[in-house]
Amino acid sequence: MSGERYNPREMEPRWQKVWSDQKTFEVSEDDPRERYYVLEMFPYPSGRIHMGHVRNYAMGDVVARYHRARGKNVLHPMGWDAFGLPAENAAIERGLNPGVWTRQNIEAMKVQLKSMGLSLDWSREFATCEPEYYQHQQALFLDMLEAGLVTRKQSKVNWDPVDMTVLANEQVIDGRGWRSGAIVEQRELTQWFFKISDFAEDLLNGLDGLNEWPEKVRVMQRNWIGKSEGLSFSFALKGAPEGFADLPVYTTRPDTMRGPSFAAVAADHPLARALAENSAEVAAFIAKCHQAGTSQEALDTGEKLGFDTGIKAVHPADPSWELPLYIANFVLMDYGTGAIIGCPAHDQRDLDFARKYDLPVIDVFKPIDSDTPVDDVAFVPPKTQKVRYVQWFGPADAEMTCAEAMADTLALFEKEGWGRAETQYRLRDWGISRQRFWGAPIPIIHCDACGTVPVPKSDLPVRLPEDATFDKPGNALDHHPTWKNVTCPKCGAAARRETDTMDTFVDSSWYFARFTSPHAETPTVPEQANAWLPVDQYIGGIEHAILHLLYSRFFTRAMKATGHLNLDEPFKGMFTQGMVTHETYRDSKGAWVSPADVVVETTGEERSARHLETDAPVTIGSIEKMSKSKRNVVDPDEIVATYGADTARWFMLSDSPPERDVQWTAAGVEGASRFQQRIWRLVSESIAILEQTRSVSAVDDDEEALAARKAIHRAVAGIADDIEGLRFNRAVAQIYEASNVFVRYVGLVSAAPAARRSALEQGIGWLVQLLGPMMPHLAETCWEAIGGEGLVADAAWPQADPALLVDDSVTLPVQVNGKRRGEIEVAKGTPSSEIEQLVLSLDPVVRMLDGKAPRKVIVVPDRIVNVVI
RNA sequence: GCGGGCGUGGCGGAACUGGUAGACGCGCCGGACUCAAAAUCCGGUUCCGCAAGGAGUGUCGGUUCGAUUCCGACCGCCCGCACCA
Repeated sequence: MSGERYNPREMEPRWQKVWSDQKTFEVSEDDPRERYYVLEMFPYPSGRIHMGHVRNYAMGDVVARYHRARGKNVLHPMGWDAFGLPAENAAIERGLNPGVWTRQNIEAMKVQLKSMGLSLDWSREFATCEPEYYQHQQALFLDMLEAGLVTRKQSKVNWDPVDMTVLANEQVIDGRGWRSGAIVEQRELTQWFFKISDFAEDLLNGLDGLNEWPEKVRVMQRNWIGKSEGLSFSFALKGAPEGFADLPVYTTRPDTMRGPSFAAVAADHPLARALAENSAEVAAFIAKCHQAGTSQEALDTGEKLGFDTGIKAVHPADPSWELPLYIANFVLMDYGTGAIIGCPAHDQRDLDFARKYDLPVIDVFKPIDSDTPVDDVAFVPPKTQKVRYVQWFGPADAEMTCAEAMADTLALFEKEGWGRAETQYRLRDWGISRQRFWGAPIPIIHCDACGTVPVPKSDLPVRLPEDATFDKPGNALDHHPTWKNVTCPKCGAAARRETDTMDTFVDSSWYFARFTSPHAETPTVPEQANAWLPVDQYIGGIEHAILHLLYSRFFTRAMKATGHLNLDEPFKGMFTQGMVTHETYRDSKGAWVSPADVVVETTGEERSARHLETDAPVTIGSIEKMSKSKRNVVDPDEIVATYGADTARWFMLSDSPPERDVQWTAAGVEGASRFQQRIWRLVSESIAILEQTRSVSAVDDDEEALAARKAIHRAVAGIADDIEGLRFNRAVAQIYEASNVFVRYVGLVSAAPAARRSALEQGIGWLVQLLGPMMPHLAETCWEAIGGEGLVADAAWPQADPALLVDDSVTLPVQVNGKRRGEIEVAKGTPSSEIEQLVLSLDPVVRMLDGKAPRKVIVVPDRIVNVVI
């Protein structure tokens, strides 16, 4: 065996079969050990895995295998986020049924995932597009409806008039549908909503407890929820149309209420619409706002447009004070009440507007040490900075912070009944209706007599029809000849099914809970969900920082409210991994060239590239995220076929910190592959020596043996630490370090086997175990070769001896004036006075002292010595 | 504009609470083995300098016996949000 190269192509499938046959990674609920739940974001079944998946799942697998070795009962499941547009587009383009297309893709990707050797419990696999899954989602919808967490209301949507469907915001590019290219219209549609905004405060507060989440993600969620506190009041309007006697307004700056010079409403405001009915001029202005309002250019230049309605708004605190009321393009209907009070001196937008329309600018407060009035830049100091109030409701020239003045003014307004304190959130309710076929049907029936009637739970699932056709644009459910015709469950009259399906984000908002009882007759089995959840470590891409994670946090609360589980936060630990990048290449015509067709050569410090087949020179471009459009993708299948899964996994974990982008390079993979062979040689050589020296009776470690033993004990402790902190690149470095020690040490054992073979035996065994989470196939092969008991996947993590983690002597660097000039080796705990003596007789120190006495000698015990001259 | 993060060799990156800057890997250089190549092994590799020595973690300044680490200003890059009242 020694001398043979390790052959991953042969060994990897072999171990995958062993794990599968022995059900090594299948989880039992009866297992009394501590539970640990590792989850990577499940993939959309596009048909092929990419390097991003490899990186994501390699990380999750290290965590899962490590915690197994630590004696935990580890749940590590996998499934498919299987509803969504691409399946429907495939149906339209190629005439394939979305279900057929999706299931084919799942099968193909499963083969690929299995070739990675992940420690997954495949018995828990499910796909969200199967009725076995979505029937429970429909049940959850009905429970949430009953609990008052679902509403139906009108809302504005992006409507693609060619595809005849609603588009998500990110599917609208430059005002056009991403697929059809048609100009997107704003339409009012009646849609189903989850009342996520009911939980705004709770979702915000919950973030504080998520201390194992990236700060970045928490900040993004906080901003998204967008809490603000302010004053809500109404203007009495003079000269307004019927029904608009009062105009509700919200402001976060009550302290500026003595400084307004105008009021304004959004172009979409009901008042503006009412005015437009009788005025072509107003209607034209509103149209102009709509047209320009969405274009990027208008936002960038920020030109403020207003239309004076002639209506007067009466100041709530002073009936004699009347402000002109404008319709303004920069006022948003979606935020607050769609109406503002404009205080130019302390808001840049209001100031721009005021200058343009020649409105007064009243300074409410000024800097403490200046009397200069506001000119072209609004004065907006931090709320905690003291300023001098000159024009407000409190005493003149009061020096205080804006925060204080806001609180005082708010209290005054409440006392006088002019307005009241109000908290607002940017977070809107979650509209889940999609005019799409390939999603979970919303279990509702529309009856002319009874209105919207929930489908009785006993009638679930509401299945998607198998025989839908996709030859016309729009929703295939709506076009289906019979599917939507039903009788009303309440009155028995002819009725219609809801043909909208649920946003696919709903599917992924509770899958982590379903994994805890994937085959149950109910959405969850609460005891199991409560026992497994929250997910101890969740790993996925930063692109889901807001929507998916926020929706999942909401769903967890909603499922608690409806009795499906009992916890608030679904993910205890969250980790967002970086992307996989690659150099880009172009040929002389500027066309992108795939890395597979490029040979890169290095001569000295120059790197050049040419085409593999044509030999034509190729330009090396910038490093970009792997993408089809730039052709800089590397196919995991090819890598696994050439180098094996372990090499791909190892490379994805080494080099770059996991949260940062990693650059895929041919040289890097080669290096990883060489290391794999190096370990195999080390283990083979060690086995040969251990066999030869079997009969030698052991004595205590000599110096070499002790050093080797210390190295492996340190590695065991250090790597455990690094894996727990998700610092995989450092764990990798420590494995390199330990293996380097043993590559050298194995050559020394023959010289003194009695004193050295024991440390080799332990070291090699442990090294193989340390490798287990990262290169599991190689580790199993080595484990078998050294005669390890059972599978390394089942072996307990080695116990490092604390006594071997510390040295009894220590090398102290010696500095002179903070610069290192030499070092001394002393026993641990040597008294400072003794060290001082040693240091002062040290050559470089003597030389630099030049006969003079040092000013000071600083001895930090067991760390460093600094001589100050 | 607001918020978050980051600047360390030729490259990716280490350095725990201030204590030997450059671990580990890649690349490169030299050597061994070989008819030759691949593979492998050994040595070197922050910069300047033959050397002694000096400089050095984006720039400038501060605190300290001692700063990649702490503080202040500036420069550069990345990410997120954005007319949010």
